[in-house]
Amino acid sequence: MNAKTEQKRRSHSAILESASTLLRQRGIAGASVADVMKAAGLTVGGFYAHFSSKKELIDDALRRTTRELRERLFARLEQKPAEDRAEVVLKRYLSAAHRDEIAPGCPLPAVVGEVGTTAREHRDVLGEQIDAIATELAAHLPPARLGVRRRHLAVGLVALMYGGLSLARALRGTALSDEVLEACRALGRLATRTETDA
Amino acid sequence: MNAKTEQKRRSHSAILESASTLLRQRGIAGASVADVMKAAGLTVGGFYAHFSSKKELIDDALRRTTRELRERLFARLEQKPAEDRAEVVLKRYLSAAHRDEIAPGCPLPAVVGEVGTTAREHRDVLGEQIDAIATELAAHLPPARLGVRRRHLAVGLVALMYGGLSLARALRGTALSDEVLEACRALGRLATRTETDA
DNA sequence: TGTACATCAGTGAACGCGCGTTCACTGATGTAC
DNA sequence: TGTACATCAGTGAACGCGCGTTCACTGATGTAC
Repeated sequence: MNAKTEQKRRSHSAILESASTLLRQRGIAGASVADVMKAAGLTVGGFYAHFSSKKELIDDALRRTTRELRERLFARLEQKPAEDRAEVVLKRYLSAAHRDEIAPGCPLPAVVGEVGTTAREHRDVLGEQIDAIATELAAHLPPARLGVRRRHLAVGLVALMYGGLSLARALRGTALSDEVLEACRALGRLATRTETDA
Repeated sequence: MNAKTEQKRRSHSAILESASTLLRQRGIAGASVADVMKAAGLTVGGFYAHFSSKKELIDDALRRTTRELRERLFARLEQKPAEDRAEVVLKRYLSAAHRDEIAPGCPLPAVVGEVGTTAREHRDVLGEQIDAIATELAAHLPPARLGVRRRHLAVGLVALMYGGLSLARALRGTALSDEVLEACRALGRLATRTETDA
């Protein structure tokens, strides 16, 4: 691979990385092409040599950030007892640290609302990513709990985690923000603990 | 009250109503002042005779739409047995009808993400409205469930409802959208039913 | 009651700004002889 | 190895557009005599 090709590969990667950061911090509309390029150390005009449109960039950044989230969320779980794993995931996701350290964290709070309103074109990629999180979480749940199957339990917990983190981030700096995180962890525990633990 | 004053009152009300609709459909940035005025049958220039800024309009629309939501959500609950009321609220909120008929529905999916990223100035009003929903919901819950107090239960359920509806709206038209609603209803049931119902 | 003036809700064009995207150009790297 | 040309990653200005906000103006309503 010659120096020119290598340089382009590095630039592409830098653009995707700065887009991933800005997407989580400011959402889709807030991550402007000019700002993304500037944060990558480039100028706006060069963007279309790397991505065919902003939509493609955002889709790629969504895939990348969701993959990173899953790696962090489910890391080293084999060291924990099987029955504690769901609770560990909930605790990691619904933590004050995850609320405040946005850069390497979950992209969903910054994008789901926009996809539901003004950015419908990202619906399918978003759906794939949410499904991937739920599927990986399901693998750490019991087959069923009080008649609710593993898959439904996982999808419901993803909604609870996303909802709690979104509210907590929107309310950052208020007492209610901490309360939301704590309440969602408690609700998640209620839904994942087996009866005998109660 | 003379005809001029009455006319202005009607216009103010029409602006607030069209803002409430557009806010829920398109979010804060998507509800532009020009579009709101057009939907109210007026032109853009007259806006600042009614509101001091777009921020004030959005705050008022947020208060209004949340009040409407609470009225719908908690209506006629006294006709239901006390132990079923929380489940009725969950069912109303996490319904396909509420997902699809956005105009009179919950504004949170359209605004929470933006408040967390690019519209921080609405944080306090949003917090008040979320607190109001949780407080009203708490009144329909048992004092505690498996060691989780009423207030935490209510806050967690609000996060679950908001999270589920947001995801369902973002994924509208896909199978996962329906699955999310169903899974969240099931998870909510798990958290609100007393042990003996299991 | 009729006339002259004051008020003010609403109009529509303009402001400065940022958006996604395009494009002629630059200059370092790569290739051919 | 040295020179001449080709390639192409990246630059920076420009495009048409929509944003929130301002402002001189219009014309119907209200008030005073």
